Amino acid sequence: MEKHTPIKPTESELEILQILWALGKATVRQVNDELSKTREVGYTTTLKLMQIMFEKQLVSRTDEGRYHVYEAVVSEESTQHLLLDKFIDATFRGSATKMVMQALGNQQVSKQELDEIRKLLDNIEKAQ
Amino acid sequence: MEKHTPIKPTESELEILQILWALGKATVRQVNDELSKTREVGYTTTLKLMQIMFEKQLVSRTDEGRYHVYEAVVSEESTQHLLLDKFIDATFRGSATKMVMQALGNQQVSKQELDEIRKLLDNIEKAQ
DNA sequence: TTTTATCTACGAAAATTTTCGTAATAAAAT
DNA sequence: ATTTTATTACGAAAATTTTCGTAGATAAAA
Repeated sequence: MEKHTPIKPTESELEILQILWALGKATVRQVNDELSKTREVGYTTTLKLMQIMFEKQLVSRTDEGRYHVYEAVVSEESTQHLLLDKFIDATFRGSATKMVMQALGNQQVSKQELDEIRKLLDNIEKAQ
Repeated sequence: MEKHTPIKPTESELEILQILWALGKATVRQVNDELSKTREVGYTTTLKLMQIMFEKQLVSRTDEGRYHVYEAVVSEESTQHLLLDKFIDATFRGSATKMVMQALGNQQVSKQELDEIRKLLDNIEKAQ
């Protein structure tokens, strides 16, 4: 049995994963159209990236007639988890709390969101 | 007057900044010794990186006899802020709350830290 | 004084990531 | 049937980041 340590996607790969997570399934054309909304990018560039992601098993694909339909293999949650852990280590020397405090201080957070977070804090405290 | 958009340090540069933030001031030798605690790295590699960082104005340095003493120019807080914003955008599509919830769920957080965060939430709510 | 060790500068190799051009193929349009 | 369009595969160029070797200078040690 092979055990794969999860692969950290590059920045460009993450962009594509975001689109696949949002769309569920998509062709290279669709992904490229989405990417093109925010920046200039050639079709074959996107194609190549998605081929690489296929080799790395970040995405799967099925033959749909002449073209391929891609889908993310890695989940949004597990990828966020992986990247978040690395980010906290690299940028906040491992302190999730420090990062949380900065994030809440920097960004605009609604009362509703604040309450959600409070509820989570209560649950964490109860559980420990 | 020139206005510089803050530069995003690379991963290796961030490692070095962390050491400089911790030590205040340091020679290449000291930084390299710290880096060597966690991984194999040649002296001239560290030297070159710090020279590049000097060019980029991420660090300053003073002649101290024969060698240079380096110091971070960018602050820990502003760098964390910069990287955090980019990270939230790239990984959580801009939702700080989503990221905070994941971070708190994933990591071990003490009761004391939970209370600190609660206090912050209260302050944010009062202010808005 | 001579040798050894340590430091900087610098160029370039190596590794990684991103971009793109070209060719082959097949479908769609004329 | 022929032409145009859209797709994949693939190699390689370009860009970025990391690593390291070598040379030259200066201090420290022998």
